[in-house]
Amino acid sequence: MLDPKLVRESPDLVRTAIARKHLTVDLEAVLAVDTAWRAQLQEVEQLRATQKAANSAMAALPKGSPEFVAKVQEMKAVSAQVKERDATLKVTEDKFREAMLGLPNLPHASVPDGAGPDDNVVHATHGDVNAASPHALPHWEIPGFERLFDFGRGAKVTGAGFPFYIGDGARLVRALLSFFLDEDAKAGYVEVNPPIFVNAASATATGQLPDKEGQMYETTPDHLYAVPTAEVPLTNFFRDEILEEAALPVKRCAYTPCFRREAGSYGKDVRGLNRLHQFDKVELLKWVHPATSYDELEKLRADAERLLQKLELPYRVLLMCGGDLGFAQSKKYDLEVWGAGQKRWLEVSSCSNFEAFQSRRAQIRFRSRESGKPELVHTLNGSGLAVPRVLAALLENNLQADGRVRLPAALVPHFGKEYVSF
RNA sequence: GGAGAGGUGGCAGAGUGGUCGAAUGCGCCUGACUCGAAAUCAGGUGAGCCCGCAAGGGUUCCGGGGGUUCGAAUCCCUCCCUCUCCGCCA
Repeated sequence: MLDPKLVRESPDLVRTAIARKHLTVDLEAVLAVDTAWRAQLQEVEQLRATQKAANSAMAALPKGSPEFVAKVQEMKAVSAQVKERDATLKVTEDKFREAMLGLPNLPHASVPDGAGPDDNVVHATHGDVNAASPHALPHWEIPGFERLFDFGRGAKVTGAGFPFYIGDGARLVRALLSFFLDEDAKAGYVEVNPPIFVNAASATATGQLPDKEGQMYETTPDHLYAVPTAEVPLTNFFRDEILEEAALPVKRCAYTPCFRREAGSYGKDVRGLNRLHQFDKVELLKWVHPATSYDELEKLRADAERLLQKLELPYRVLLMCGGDLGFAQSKKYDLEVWGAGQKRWLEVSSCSNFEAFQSRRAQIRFRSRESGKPELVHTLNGSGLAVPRVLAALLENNLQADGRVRLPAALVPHFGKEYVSF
């Protein structure tokens, strides 16, 4: 959510931001609701002031006295009026909130212009894509793939997109998670093991609700939501709290399975491990002082990149353009790993600065040393990393002539051996 | 899952229909005292929103929501959570 004062006082800024994100929002309607809301609020508050004054006066009067009785009669009318106007106000307030929630976050000045994915800027490329294994295959075509990653039985037991990981497949998942968490801990992120179901209030604070409920799995009869990412429980950890400035930046990481219903499917994008309804991911989260959030974004990106470097995987960093930025982000980098078999870039991390967009909605603040007053923190998050696509890239890029997969040195201690056999 | 108790400011803890954003204590901040500190004394010390250039004014918030009433922290309904005991259980 944006600062209502900013919208009110600098609507042109917001208009420009909406245009840069290539979204269409009726800002005039938002401003009109705002004006109406404030007028109604003032009216109700004035009536309440009348009530309170009468209250104090009545407290000093003898209960049964004629003055008292007269006052009661008089205030009955005011009371009825308050009730009526307050009901109207609440309706307007809901509209106002809804309108505010419909406004996207402002892109940062350093975000390039562009309409969509084709306009993203390649910020950096690491590793040699052309030096890929001559034996590379799309991972789902590797002989014996289904023995380690059983999609058929997963579909029988649960549904498409819920594979079983078996033997070295399961062991690889565990090794990657262990590697990620250990590395993230070294970078100063405190490991958290959060709940993987969240309530509606939490899903609302991070923006999954009210618009995207179709993308989450919901439980009955308790109406909890299976987390689409650890970002949701992690960000909500400090919801409605005021942190000490000295505690910032707070850095945490969490592994959770992630559950996504993903309404549409996109042909070859969904083959093999590329796109699943359930997958494993380690998420990095930071709560930072507003003055430092863009430095912190660069550090966050570096922390995620280091993981790919240690895994010796070729990857590139995309700086997302305005049109591909996403609703809530001010600035975002995507990390894409090279799948030598598919000959495609696979997104494995998305590192974003949300500025105060999430923290305003979630009311996460810190007490400013300077002013002594609470201020909103900036929140950042990024994957560190998503397992299945990293796994896919490892399998494809490191496939040997003998059909085995050789693992990078960094992973060997976690996996316990150097080769994966199918 | 069953029975009981309870949710009040940073913490502890009063308040059971009116002048209560809320006593008191602790904590914290400022000042006095001191070479400095402790102790002591005095004062201050919640968050949000609206109006206002500001000074300031108004209003909301006592777990959430709804109701009764001229008026609710206080009465009623409902949901959530915590604690104690019992049951079940990885």
